[in-house]
Amino acid sequence: MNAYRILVVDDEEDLCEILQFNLETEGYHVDVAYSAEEALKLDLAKYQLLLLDVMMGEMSGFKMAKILRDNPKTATIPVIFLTAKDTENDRLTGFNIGADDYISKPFSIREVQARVKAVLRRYARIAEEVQEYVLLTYEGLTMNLGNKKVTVDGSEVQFTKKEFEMLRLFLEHKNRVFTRDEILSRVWTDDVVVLDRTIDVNITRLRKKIGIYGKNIVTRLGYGYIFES
Amino acid sequence: MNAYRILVVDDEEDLCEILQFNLETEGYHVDVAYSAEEALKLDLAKYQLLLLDVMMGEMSGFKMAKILRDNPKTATIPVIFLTAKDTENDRLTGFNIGADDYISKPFSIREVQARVKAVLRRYARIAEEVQEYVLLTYEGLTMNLGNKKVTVDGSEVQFTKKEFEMLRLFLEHKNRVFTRDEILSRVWTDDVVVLDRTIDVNITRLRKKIGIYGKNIVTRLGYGYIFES
DNA sequence: AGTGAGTGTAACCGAAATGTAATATATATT
DNA sequence: AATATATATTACATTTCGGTTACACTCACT
Repeated sequence: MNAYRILVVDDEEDLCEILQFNLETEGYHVDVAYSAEEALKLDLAKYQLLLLDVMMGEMSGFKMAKILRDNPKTATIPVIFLTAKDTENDRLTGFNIGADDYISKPFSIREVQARVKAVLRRYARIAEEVQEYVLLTYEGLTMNLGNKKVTVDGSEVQFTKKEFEMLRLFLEHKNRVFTRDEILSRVWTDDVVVLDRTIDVNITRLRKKIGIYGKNIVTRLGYGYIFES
Repeated sequence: MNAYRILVVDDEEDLCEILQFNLETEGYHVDVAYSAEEALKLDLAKYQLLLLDVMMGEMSGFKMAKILRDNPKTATIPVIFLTAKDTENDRLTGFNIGADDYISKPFSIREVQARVKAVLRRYARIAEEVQEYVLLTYEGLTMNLGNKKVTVDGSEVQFTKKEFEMLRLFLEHKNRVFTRDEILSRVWTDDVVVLDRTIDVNITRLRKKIGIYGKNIVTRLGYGYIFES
Protein backbone atom coordinates (compact mmCIF):
# COMPACT_ATOMS: atom_id res chain seq x y z
CA MET A 1 0.00 0.00 0.00
CA ASN A 2 1.19 3.47 -0.81
CA ALA A 3 1.94 5.60 2.19
CA TYR A 4 -0.06 8.76 2.68
CA ARG A 5 1.89 11.92 1.93
CA ILE A 6 1.65 14.68 4.47
CA LEU A 7 3.03 18.19 4.19
CA VAL A 8 3.90 20.15 7.31
CA VAL A 9 4.13 23.91 6.90
CA ASP A 10 5.50 25.76 9.90
CA ASP A 11 8.28 28.24 10.44
CA GLU A 12 9.49 26.61 13.64
CA GLU A 13 12.07 24.17 12.36
CA ASP A 14 12.28 22.18 15.57
CA LEU A 15 8.59 21.60 15.57
CA CYS A 16 8.65 20.49 11.97
CA GLU A 17 11.34 18.01 12.76
CA ILE A 18 9.43 16.55 15.66
CA LEU A 19 6.27 16.21 13.62
CA GLN A 20 8.13 14.76 10.69
CA PHE A 21 9.92 12.20 12.81
CA ASN A 22 6.87 11.06 14.68
CA LEU A 23 4.55 10.92 11.72
CA GLU A 24 7.10 9.04 9.66
CA THR A 25 7.34 6.57 12.49
CA GLU A 26 3.64 6.02 11.97
CA GLY A 27 4.31 5.10 8.39
CA TYR A 28 3.44 8.33 6.60
CA HIS A 29 5.65 10.07 4.11
CA VAL A 30 6.23 13.56 5.46
CA ASP A 31 7.59 16.64 3.71
CA VAL A 32 8.27 19.96 5.33
CA ALA A 33 8.12 23.58 4.23
CA TYR A 34 9.07 26.55 6.36
CA SER A 35 6.68 29.09 4.89
CA ALA A 36 3.47 29.25 2.92
CA GLU A 37 5.35 30.75 0.00
CA GLU A 38 7.77 27.86 -0.02
CA ALA A 39 4.95 25.36 0.25
CA LEU A 40 3.08 26.89 -2.66
CA LYS A 41 6.03 26.18 -4.88
CA LEU A 42 5.50 22.49 -4.36
CA ASP A 43 3.18 20.29 -6.31
CA LEU A 44 0.60 20.24 -3.55
CA ALA A 45 -1.83 17.99 -5.33
CA LYS A 46 0.22 14.97 -4.35
CA TYR A 47 -0.44 15.35 -0.62
CA GLN A 48 -3.34 13.75 1.17
CA LEU A 49 -3.09 16.01 4.20
CA LEU A 50 -1.64 19.39 5.13
CA LEU A 51 -0.68 20.56 8.60
CA LEU A 52 -0.62 24.33 8.44
CA ASP A 53 0.68 26.71 11.03
CA VAL A 54 -1.66 29.66 11.30
CA MET A 55 0.93 32.19 12.40
CA MET A 56 3.97 32.33 10.20
CA GLY A 57 6.05 34.61 8.00
CA GLU A 58 4.42 36.64 5.28
CA MET A 59 1.40 34.55 4.44
CA SER A 60 -0.72 33.01 7.13
CA GLY A 61 -1.94 29.44 7.07
CA PHE A 62 -5.47 30.73 6.60
CA LYS A 63 -4.54 32.65 3.51
CA MET A 64 -2.71 29.68 2.12
CA ALA A 65 -5.67 27.42 2.76
CA LYS A 66 -7.90 29.86 0.95
CA ILE A 67 -5.66 29.75 -2.08
CA LEU A 68 -5.79 25.97 -2.04
CA ARG A 69 -9.56 25.92 -1.83
CA ASP A 70 -9.85 27.94 -4.97
CA ASN A 71 -7.72 25.66 -7.04
CA PRO A 72 -9.65 22.58 -8.11
CA LYS A 73 -6.55 20.44 -7.92
CA THR A 74 -6.01 21.14 -4.26
CA ALA A 75 -9.48 22.14 -3.13
CA THR A 76 -10.31 18.82 -1.53
CA ILE A 77 -7.08 18.23 0.37
CA PRO A 78 -7.87 18.05 4.09
CA VAL A 79 -6.18 20.63 6.28
CA ILE A 80 -5.38 20.62 9.96
CA PHE A 81 -4.39 23.96 11.41
CA LEU A 82 -1.70 24.27 14.06
CA THR A 83 -1.83 27.32 16.22
CA ALA A 84 -0.73 28.90 19.41
CA LYS A 85 -3.74 31.15 19.31
CA ASP A 86 -6.71 29.32 20.64
CA THR A 87 -9.39 31.91 20.62
CA GLU A 88 -12.88 30.99 19.58
CA ASN A 89 -12.51 33.47 16.75
CA ASP A 90 -9.60 31.74 15.14
CA ARG A 91 -11.24 28.42 15.42
CA LEU A 92 -14.21 29.78 13.54
CA THR A 93 -12.11 31.33 10.80
CA GLY A 94 -10.36 28.05 10.40
CA PHE A 95 -13.48 26.00 10.12
CA ASN A 96 -15.04 28.46 7.72
CA ILE A 97 -12.14 27.99 5.37
CA GLY A 98 -12.78 24.31 5.61
CA ALA A 99 -10.39 23.12 8.24
CA ASP A 100 -10.79 19.46 8.96
CA ASP A 101 -9.36 19.83 12.41
CA TYR A 102 -7.61 22.25 14.63
CA ILE A 103 -4.76 21.61 17.01
CA SER A 104 -3.56 24.14 19.56
CA LYS A 105 0.04 24.44 20.57
CA PRO A 106 1.46 23.12 22.72
CA PHE A 107 0.14 19.71 21.78
CA SER A 108 1.06 16.16 22.57
CA ILE A 109 2.41 13.96 19.83
CA ARG A 110 -0.22 11.36 20.67
CA GLU A 111 -2.89 13.92 20.04
CA VAL A 112 -1.49 14.85 16.67
CA GLN A 113 -1.18 11.23 15.65
CA ALA A 114 -4.75 10.54 16.62
CA ARG A 115 -6.15 13.48 14.70
CA VAL A 116 -4.09 12.85 11.62
CA LYS A 117 -5.28 9.28 11.59
CA ALA A 118 -8.89 10.31 12.02
CA VAL A 119 -8.81 12.87 9.27
CA LEU A 120 -7.09 10.53 6.85
CA ARG A 121 -9.58 7.78 7.52
CA ARG A 122 -12.47 10.11 6.94
CA TYR A 123 -10.83 11.48 3.82
CA ALA A 124 -10.21 8.04 2.37
CA ARG A 125 -13.83 7.10 2.69
CA ILE A 126 -15.18 10.33 1.33
CA ALA A 127 -12.69 10.45 -1.50
CA GLU A 128 -13.94 7.14 -2.82
CA GLU A 129 -17.59 7.89 -2.55
CA VAL A 130 -17.91 11.53 -3.29
CA GLN A 131 -15.30 12.24 -5.86
CA GLU A 132 -17.26 10.44 -8.53
CA TYR A 133 -20.36 12.44 -8.07
CA VAL A 134 -19.13 16.00 -8.00
CA LEU A 135 -21.66 18.24 -9.61
CA LEU A 136 -20.93 21.68 -10.89
CA THR A 137 -23.99 23.77 -11.43
CA TYR A 138 -25.25 27.16 -12.35
CA GLU A 139 -29.01 27.48 -12.44
CA GLY A 140 -30.21 25.02 -15.09
CA LEU A 141 -26.67 24.04 -16.03
CA THR A 142 -25.17 20.96 -14.46
CA MET A 143 -21.93 19.16 -15.07
CA ASN A 144 -21.28 15.75 -13.59
CA LEU A 145 -17.55 15.36 -13.24
CA GLY A 146 -17.88 11.69 -12.52
CA ASN A 147 -19.57 10.57 -15.70
CA LYS A 148 -18.77 13.70 -17.70
CA LYS A 149 -22.37 14.42 -18.53
CA VAL A 150 -23.83 17.86 -18.99
CA THR A 151 -27.44 18.84 -18.83
CA VAL A 152 -28.95 22.12 -19.88
CA ASP A 153 -32.34 22.82 -18.35
CA GLY A 154 -32.95 19.15 -17.79
CA SER A 155 -31.94 17.66 -21.10
CA GLU A 156 -28.58 16.08 -21.71
CA VAL A 157 -26.21 17.66 -24.19
CA GLN A 158 -23.19 15.96 -25.75
CA PHE A 159 -19.96 17.77 -24.98
CA THR A 160 -16.54 17.33 -26.47
CA LYS A 161 -13.55 17.18 -24.16
CA LYS A 162 -12.48 20.74 -24.85
CA GLU A 163 -15.95 22.10 -24.36
CA PHE A 164 -16.31 20.15 -21.14
CA GLU A 165 -13.03 21.32 -19.67
CA MET A 166 -13.64 24.91 -20.61
CA LEU A 167 -17.07 24.96 -19.04
CA ARG A 168 -15.63 23.23 -15.99
CA LEU A 169 -13.02 25.95 -15.66
CA PHE A 170 -15.67 28.62 -15.88
CA LEU A 171 -18.03 27.00 -13.41
CA GLU A 172 -15.26 26.34 -10.94
CA HIS A 173 -14.27 29.99 -11.09
CA LYS A 174 -17.31 32.05 -11.80
CA ASN A 175 -16.81 35.79 -12.10
CA ARG A 176 -13.11 35.55 -12.81
CA VAL A 177 -11.54 36.62 -16.07
CA PHE A 178 -9.46 34.04 -17.85
CA THR A 179 -7.02 35.20 -20.48
CA ARG A 180 -6.61 33.07 -23.54
CA ASP A 181 -3.22 32.03 -22.24
CA GLU A 182 -4.71 30.85 -18.99
CA ILE A 183 -7.40 28.87 -20.74
CA LEU A 184 -4.78 27.43 -23.01
CA SER A 185 -2.59 26.29 -20.17
CA ARG A 186 -5.44 24.76 -18.26
CA VAL A 187 -7.47 23.08 -20.95
CA TRP A 188 -4.89 22.22 -23.55
CA THR A 189 -1.90 19.95 -22.96
CA ASP A 190 1.56 21.50 -23.01
CA ASP A 191 2.77 19.59 -26.00
CA VAL A 192 0.43 21.17 -28.48
CA VAL A 193 0.68 24.67 -29.82
CA VAL A 194 -2.47 26.29 -31.04
CA LEU A 195 -3.42 29.78 -32.06
CA ASP A 196 -5.17 32.15 -29.71
CA ARG A 197 -8.04 32.27 -32.11
CA THR A 198 -8.69 28.62 -31.48
CA ILE A 199 -10.04 29.61 -28.11
CA ASP A 200 -12.52 31.96 -29.72
CA VAL A 201 -13.85 29.24 -31.94
CA ASN A 202 -14.25 26.89 -29.04
CA ILE A 203 -15.93 29.59 -27.01
CA THR A 204 -18.43 30.00 -29.79
CA ARG A 205 -19.06 26.26 -29.84
CA LEU A 206 -19.44 26.17 -26.07
CA ARG A 207 -21.83 29.09 -26.04
CA LYS A 208 -24.03 27.37 -28.58
CA LYS A 209 -24.19 24.16 -26.60
CA ILE A 210 -25.26 25.73 -23.35
CA GLY A 211 -28.05 27.63 -25.02
CA ILE A 212 -29.43 30.46 -22.96
CA TYR A 213 -26.49 30.29 -20.59
CA GLY A 214 -24.17 31.16 -23.45
CA LYS A 215 -24.84 34.74 -22.46
CA ASN A 216 -23.12 34.14 -19.15
CA ILE A 217 -19.83 33.66 -20.89
CA VAL A 218 -18.92 37.26 -21.40
CA THR A 219 -16.09 38.62 -23.51
CA ARG A 220 -13.76 41.02 -21.73
CA LEU A 221 -12.23 42.83 -24.62
CA GLY A 222 -8.47 42.75 -24.52
CA TYR A 223 -8.39 40.31 -21.62
CA GLY A 224 -10.33 37.16 -22.31
CA TYR A 225 -13.53 35.54 -21.09
CA ILE A 226 -15.47 35.38 -17.87
CA PHE A 227 -18.48 33.43 -16.66
CA GLU A 228 -20.76 35.91 -14.98
CA SER A 229 -23.43 34.79 -12.59
CA MET B 1 2.31 38.09 -25.08
CA ASN B 2 5.41 39.15 -23.19
CA ALA B 3 8.27 36.68 -23.07
CA TYR B 4 9.62 35.51 -19.76
CA ARG B 5 13.08 36.82 -18.88
CA ILE B 6 15.58 34.30 -17.61
CA LEU B 7 19.07 34.93 -16.25
CA VAL B 8 21.71 32.23 -16.46
CA VAL B 9 24.66 32.56 -14.08
CA ASP B 10 27.52 30.13 -14.67
CA ASP B 11 31.24 30.48 -15.18
CA GLU B 12 31.39 27.96 -17.97
CA GLU B 13 30.85 30.08 -21.03
CA ASP B 14 30.10 27.20 -23.35
CA LEU B 15 27.38 25.97 -21.10
CA CYS B 16 25.85 29.41 -20.86
CA GLU B 17 25.77 29.66 -24.61
CA ILE B 18 24.06 26.32 -24.99
CA LEU B 19 21.46 27.19 -22.39
CA GLN B 20 20.89 30.61 -23.86
CA PHE B 21 20.46 29.30 -27.36
CA ASN B 22 18.12 26.52 -26.42
CA LEU B 23 15.97 28.54 -24.07
CA GLU B 24 15.68 31.38 -26.55
CA THR B 25 14.51 28.85 -29.08
CA GLU B 26 11.71 28.10 -26.63
CA GLY B 27 10.68 31.73 -26.76
CA TYR B 28 12.23 33.02 -23.56
CA HIS B 29 14.42 36.09 -23.34
CA VAL B 30 17.73 34.93 -21.88
CA ASP B 31 20.57 36.96 -20.40
CA VAL B 32 23.87 35.57 -19.16
CA ALA B 33 26.35 36.44 -16.41
CA TYR B 34 29.61 34.64 -15.77
CA SER B 35 29.78 35.13 -12.03
CA ALA B 36 27.56 35.90 -9.07
CA GLU B 37 29.29 39.22 -8.64
CA GLU B 38 28.57 40.18 -12.23
CA ALA B 39 24.97 39.04 -11.90
CA LEU B 40 24.38 41.05 -8.76
CA LYS B 41 25.20 44.24 -10.64
CA LEU B 42 22.21 43.70 -12.89
CA ASP B 43 18.66 44.76 -12.19
CA LEU B 44 17.59 41.31 -11.11
CA ALA B 45 14.01 42.22 -10.35
CA LYS B 46 13.16 42.07 -14.01
CA TYR B 47 13.77 38.36 -14.30
CA GLN B 48 11.12 35.72 -13.78
CA LEU B 49 13.63 32.91 -13.29
CA LEU B 50 17.29 32.43 -12.41
CA LEU B 51 19.45 29.46 -13.30
CA LEU B 52 22.35 29.49 -10.84
CA ASP B 53 25.46 27.40 -10.93
CA VAL B 54 26.32 26.24 -7.44
CA MET B 55 30.07 25.99 -7.94
CA MET B 56 31.60 29.04 -9.50
CA GLY B 57 34.24 31.68 -8.90
CA GLU B 58 34.27 33.60 -5.68
CA MET B 59 30.68 33.46 -4.66
CA SER B 60 28.64 30.27 -4.83
CA GLY B 61 25.16 30.07 -6.24
CA PHE B 62 23.87 29.29 -2.77
CA LYS B 63 25.36 32.45 -1.36
CA MET B 64 23.92 34.49 -4.19
CA ALA B 65 20.47 32.96 -3.72
CA LYS B 66 20.62 33.82 -0.06
CA ILE B 67 21.36 37.44 -0.89
CA LEU B 68 18.39 37.51 -3.23
CA ARG B 69 16.09 36.06 -0.61
CA ASP B 70 16.96 38.86 1.75
CA ASN B 71 15.95 41.56 -0.67
CA PRO B 72 12.20 41.96 -0.93
CA LYS B 73 12.41 42.92 -4.60
CA THR B 74 14.07 39.68 -5.55
CA ALA B 75 12.95 37.39 -2.74
CA THR B 76 10.23 35.71 -4.72
CA ILE B 77 12.10 35.09 -7.95
CA PRO B 78 12.24 31.35 -8.56
CA VAL B 79 15.68 29.77 -8.71
CA ILE B 80 16.88 26.56 -10.29
CA PHE B 81 20.34 25.42 -9.23
CA LEU B 82 22.75 23.81 -11.64
CA THR B 83 25.40 21.63 -10.10
CA ALA B 84 27.87 18.90 -10.66
CA LYS B 85 27.61 17.94 -7.03
CA ASP B 86 24.64 15.76 -6.49
CA THR B 87 24.87 14.75 -2.90
CA GLU B 88 21.78 14.65 -0.80
CA ASN B 89 23.34 17.33 1.34
CA ASP B 90 23.60 19.85 -1.44
CA ARG B 91 20.11 19.19 -2.52
CA LEU B 92 18.90 19.94 0.98
CA THR B 93 20.92 23.12 1.22
CA GLY B 94 19.42 24.19 -2.06
CA PHE B 95 15.85 23.54 -1.11
CA ASN B 96 16.32 25.18 2.25
CA ILE B 97 17.38 28.35 0.53
CA GLY B 98 14.20 28.08 -1.45
CA ALA B 99 15.32 26.44 -4.64
CA ASP B 100 12.45 25.71 -6.94
CA ASP B 101 14.31 22.95 -8.63
CA TYR B 102 17.67 21.39 -8.91
CA ILE B 103 19.42 20.10 -12.00
CA SER B 104 22.57 17.99 -11.89
CA LYS B 105 25.25 18.25 -14.54
CA PRO B 106 25.54 16.78 -16.97
CA PHE B 107 21.96 17.32 -18.01
CA SER B 108 19.99 17.04 -21.19
CA ILE B 109 18.58 20.14 -22.77
CA ARG B 110 15.18 18.54 -22.81
CA GLU B 111 15.36 18.13 -19.07
CA VAL B 112 16.25 21.77 -18.55
CA GLN B 113 13.50 22.91 -20.86
CA ALA B 114 10.97 20.80 -19.04
CA ARG B 115 11.95 22.06 -15.60
CA VAL B 116 12.09 25.67 -16.64
CA LYS B 117 8.66 25.35 -18.12
CA ALA B 118 7.32 23.63 -15.01
CA VAL B 119 8.69 26.25 -12.64
CA LEU B 120 7.43 29.15 -14.72
CA ARG B 121 4.01 27.61 -15.00
CA ARG B 122 3.80 27.07 -11.27
CA TYR B 123 4.67 30.70 -10.71
CA ALA B 124 2.23 31.98 -13.25
CA ARG B 125 -0.45 30.00 -11.50
CA ILE B 126 0.38 31.37 -8.09
CA ALA B 127 0.47 34.90 -9.43
CA GLU B 128 -2.95 34.40 -10.97
CA GLU B 129 -4.47 32.95 -7.83
CA VAL B 130 -3.19 35.81 -5.73
CA GLN B 131 -4.38 38.40 -8.19
CA GLU B 132 -7.84 36.95 -8.11
CA TYR B 133 -8.55 38.55 -4.77
CA VAL B 134 -6.92 41.90 -5.25
CA LEU B 135 -9.15 44.89 -4.87
CA LEU B 136 -7.72 48.31 -5.49
CA THR B 137 -9.70 51.11 -3.98
CA TYR B 138 -9.75 54.80 -3.31
CA GLU B 139 -12.82 56.06 -1.57
CA GLY B 140 -15.73 55.29 -3.91
CA LEU B 141 -13.44 53.89 -6.59
CA THR B 142 -12.87 50.16 -6.73
CA MET B 143 -11.04 48.00 -9.20
CA ASN B 144 -11.38 44.24 -9.09
CA LEU B 145 -8.37 42.67 -10.77
CA GLY B 146 -10.02 39.27 -10.84
CA ASN B 147 -12.94 40.18 -13.02
CA LYS B 148 -11.56 43.47 -14.32
CA LYS B 149 -14.52 45.44 -13.15
CA VAL B 150 -14.53 49.01 -12.00
CA THR B 151 -17.16 50.66 -9.91
CA VAL B 152 -17.48 54.36 -9.27
CA ASP B 153 -19.56 55.21 -6.21
CA GLY B 154 -21.34 51.91 -6.40
CA SER B 155 -22.20 51.70 -10.07
CA GLU B 156 -20.21 49.72 -12.57
CA VAL B 157 -18.41 51.52 -15.35
CA GLN B 158 -17.12 49.88 -18.53
CA PHE B 159 -13.38 50.28 -18.95
CA THR B 160 -11.17 49.59 -21.91
CA LYS B 161 -7.92 47.77 -21.36
CA LYS B 162 -5.76 50.87 -21.55
CA GLU B 163 -7.98 52.78 -19.18
CA PHE B 164 -7.99 49.88 -16.76
CA GLU B 165 -4.24 49.45 -16.77
CA MET B 166 -3.63 53.15 -16.35
CA LEU B 167 -5.98 53.44 -13.41
CA ARG B 168 -4.42 50.34 -11.94
CA LEU B 169 -1.00 51.92 -12.16
CA PHE B 170 -2.24 55.04 -10.41
CA LEU B 171 -4.07 53.20 -7.65
CA GLU B 172 -1.15 50.91 -7.02
CA HIS B 173 1.10 53.92 -6.64
CA LYS B 174 -0.89 56.78 -5.29
CA ASN B 175 0.91 60.07 -4.83
CA ARG B 176 3.69 59.19 -7.19
CA VAL B 177 4.37 61.10 -10.40
CA PHE B 178 4.50 59.08 -13.57
CA THR B 179 6.15 60.55 -16.63
CA ARG B 180 4.59 59.81 -19.98
CA ASP B 181 7.50 57.53 -20.72
CA GLU B 182 6.87 55.53 -17.57
CA ILE B 183 3.19 55.20 -18.31
CA LEU B 184 4.06 54.19 -21.84
CA SER B 185 6.43 51.49 -20.77
CA ARG B 186 4.07 50.08 -18.17
CA VAL B 187 0.76 50.15 -19.97
CA TRP B 188 1.77 49.80 -23.59
CA THR B 189 3.58 46.78 -25.00
CA ASP B 190 7.14 47.23 -26.20
CA ASP B 191 6.36 46.50 -29.80
CA VAL B 192 4.17 49.48 -30.40
CA VAL B 193 5.27 53.07 -30.79
CA VAL B 194 2.83 55.82 -30.02
CA LEU B 195 3.07 59.55 -29.56
CA ASP B 196 3.30 61.15 -26.15
CA ARG B 197 0.10 62.99 -26.90
CA THR B 198 -1.68 59.67 -26.92
CA ILE B 199 -1.25 59.50 -23.19
CA ASP B 200 -2.97 62.84 -22.78
CA VAL B 201 -5.93 61.65 -24.74
CA ASN B 202 -6.21 58.51 -22.69
CA ILE B 203 -5.86 60.47 -19.48
CA THR B 204 -8.79 62.58 -20.58
CA ARG B 205 -10.81 59.47 -21.30
CA LEU B 206 -9.89 57.97 -17.95
CA ARG B 207 -10.76 61.13 -16.05
CA LYS B 208 -14.18 61.19 -17.63
CA LYS B 209 -14.93 57.62 -16.70
CA ILE B 210 -14.10 57.95 -13.04
CA GLY B 211 -16.28 61.02 -12.67
CA ILE B 212 -15.61 63.03 -9.55
CA TYR B 213 -12.35 61.18 -8.94
CA GLY B 214 -11.01 62.50 -12.22
CA LYS B 215 -9.83 65.43 -10.16
CA ASN B 216 -7.47 63.13 -8.29
CA ILE B 217 -5.46 62.57 -11.43
CA VAL B 218 -3.43 65.74 -11.35
CA THR B 219 -1.25 67.07 -14.13
CA ARG B 220 2.31 67.87 -13.11
CA LEU B 221 3.26 70.30 -15.80
CA GLY B 222 6.42 69.28 -17.54
CA TYR B 223 6.60 65.96 -15.73
CA GLY B 224 3.51 63.85 -16.13
CA TYR B 225 0.59 62.75 -14.01
CA ILE B 226 -0.02 61.80 -10.42
CA PHE B 227 -2.93 60.34 -8.52
CA GLU B 228 -3.33 62.43 -5.40
CA SER B 229 -5.24 61.15 -2.40
C1' DA C 1 -9.51 2.20 -47.11
C1' DG C 2 -13.81 4.55 -45.33
C1' DT C 3 -16.37 7.10 -42.05
C1' DG C 4 -17.43 10.44 -38.66
C1' DA C 5 -16.46 13.04 -34.58
C1' DG C 6 -13.34 16.26 -32.71
C1' DT C 7 -10.58 19.94 -33.30
C1' DG C 8 -7.48 23.54 -35.44
C1' DT C 9 -6.97 27.13 -39.10
C1' DA C 10 -8.08 30.72 -42.38
C1' DA C 11 -10.96 34.26 -43.90
C1' DC C 12 -14.40 37.56 -43.67
C1' DC C 13 -17.12 41.02 -41.25
C1' DG C 14 -18.52 44.31 -37.93
C1' DA C 15 -17.71 46.60 -33.66
C1' DA C 16 -14.90 48.42 -30.25
C1' DA C 17 -10.67 50.33 -28.96
C1' DT C 18 -7.07 53.19 -29.84
C1' DG C 19 -4.07 56.57 -32.21
C1' DT C 20 -3.55 60.98 -34.67
C1' DA C 21 -4.30 65.54 -36.01
C1' DA C 22 -6.49 69.80 -35.37
C1' DT C 23 -8.10 73.08 -32.26
C1' DA C 24 -8.90 75.11 -27.76
C1' DT C 25 -7.36 76.13 -23.27
C1' DA C 26 -4.23 76.61 -19.56
C1' DT C 27 0.22 77.65 -17.56
C1' DA C 28 4.74 79.49 -17.52
C1' DT C 29 8.11 83.02 -19.00
C1' DT C 30 9.62 87.37 -20.42
C1' DA D 1 0.26 91.73 -21.29
C1' DA D 2 2.52 89.07 -24.96
C1' DT D 3 4.53 85.09 -26.20
C1' DA D 4 5.91 80.47 -25.91
C1' DT D 5 5.12 76.05 -24.13
C1' DA D 6 2.36 72.42 -22.28
C1' DT D 7 -1.86 70.13 -21.81
C1' DA D 8 -7.08 69.29 -22.75
C1' DT D 9 -10.51 68.17 -25.81
C1' DT D 10 -12.79 66.88 -29.83
C1' DA D 11 -13.53 64.60 -34.07
C1' DC D 12 -12.01 61.48 -37.17
C1' DA D 13 -9.04 57.70 -39.10
C1' DT D 14 -7.00 53.47 -38.33
C1' DT D 15 -6.09 49.38 -36.08
C1' DT D 16 -7.14 45.69 -33.30
C1' DC D 17 -10.15 42.42 -31.58
C1' DG D 18 -13.56 38.97 -31.51
C1' DG D 19 -17.72 36.27 -33.72
C1' DT D 20 -18.68 33.34 -37.06
C1' DT D 21 -18.52 30.20 -40.84
C1' DA D 22 -16.49 26.96 -43.82
C1' DC D 23 -13.12 23.86 -44.48
C1' DA D 24 -8.98 20.84 -43.60
C1' DC D 25 -6.75 17.62 -40.89
C1' DT D 26 -6.31 13.90 -37.50
C1' DC D 27 -7.50 9.91 -35.14
C1' DA D 28 -10.24 6.08 -33.63
C1' DC D 29 -13.03 2.66 -35.10
C1' DT D 30 -14.99 -0.10 -38.61
